[in-house]
Amino acid sequence: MLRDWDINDNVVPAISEAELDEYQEWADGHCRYVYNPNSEEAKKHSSGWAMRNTNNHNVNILKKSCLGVLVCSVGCTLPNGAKINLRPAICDKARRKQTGKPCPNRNCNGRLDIQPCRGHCGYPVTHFWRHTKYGIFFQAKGVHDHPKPEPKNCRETRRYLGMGKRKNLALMLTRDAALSKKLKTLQNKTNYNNEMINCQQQTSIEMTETYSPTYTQMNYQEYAQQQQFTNIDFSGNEFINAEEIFQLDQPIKQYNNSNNMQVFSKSPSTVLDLDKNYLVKNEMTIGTFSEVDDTMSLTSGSSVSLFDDAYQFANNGYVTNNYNSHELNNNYYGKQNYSEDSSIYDTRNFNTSPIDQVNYDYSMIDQQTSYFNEYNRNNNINGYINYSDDVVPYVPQFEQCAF
DNA sequence: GCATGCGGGCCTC
DNA sequence: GAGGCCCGCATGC
Repeated sequence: MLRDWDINDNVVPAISEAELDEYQEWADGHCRYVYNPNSEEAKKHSSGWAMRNTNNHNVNILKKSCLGVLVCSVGCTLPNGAKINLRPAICDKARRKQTGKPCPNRNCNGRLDIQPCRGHCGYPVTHFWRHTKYGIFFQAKGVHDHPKPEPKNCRETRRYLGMGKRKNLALMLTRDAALSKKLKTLQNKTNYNNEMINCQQQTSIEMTETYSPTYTQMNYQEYAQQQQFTNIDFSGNEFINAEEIFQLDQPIKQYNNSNNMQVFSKSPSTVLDLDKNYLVKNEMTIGTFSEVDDTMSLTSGSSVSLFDDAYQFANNGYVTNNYNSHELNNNYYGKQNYSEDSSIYDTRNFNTSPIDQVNYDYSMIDQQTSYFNEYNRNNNINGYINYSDDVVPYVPQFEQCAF
């Protein structure tokens, strides 16, 4: 922006293409920009801040004022140190529904409350948009005195990820533990066939007996101990550590290969395919989840959220966390990257969509599968590599279990 | 159902 | 009159 102008000028200056600015999602402070008339973000007058339309009685200038941010009434802190900073709904009716809802942090008894923006002489920060043939003029007045709300795409991302119902977590734990037992069984190659049969039968019984609607991680732990669920010993390294599965609030330990390279965690190399309702090898890519919890949106009428399952935490800044904890950062640009130096986690930004970030996570998980398969090949353990039903006879018939 | 834009109306300074 | 805000309505996704 090279020229001096004000959004309320009768005539704004002609702007050459070279003077156009890059779109600023989080424009803050008293600033002015001229965007390309073809900029989709500018044409939509979008902003990272939650801005609502305000009538300024000037049909040529669109004015918007900031709605602030939804915060926890008691100011709770999430396990990763982040605060609750949710995006207020633009629609008044929807926003009223948001306020007063229980804090999405399951460990907090607070309520969601609007922290209004007072960054412009006690009034909300205002944005002005004006369209000319040269460009889209933007002017902001005031400095936001509150944290950034979650980005617009966050809710869509959650829906896409399908993270939510704790029932699914319990289901996953049950099935993963069942598979763990299978793997241990299959280590005994001399009794392979007999063990396979016993394994299938026992798994069906166990899974039927343990499931209940009030299933919790704790009672599963107790059950596992009662049933003497043991970890698999893979050359001194426990390949599947049940405690790490059950205590997902804690970061999963790192695994070091022979080159002391930090390559992946020791978490199971299986995931729950929600479409197929059974465990599959970690080669899945993001697709359609049949049991996506659409109620995770705080504007959709349910208090169920991604925080409930303790898999993810809201995070509005850079927080040093463990990559293998697979926490997803709800800041679009805040996801941490995996350092080329495997001993370090840096905070380079992902310049990709949240979905790409998740795919990145899955690509890393797939390394576990590769190592798993390599180990099996090296140890002449057959039957592990392909989990498809027609190739692997020992995969238990999970579909028979009534979940 | 919600985001968004428009515009009438009211209030305060 | 300017600025801020509330509200209702229409439209599109």
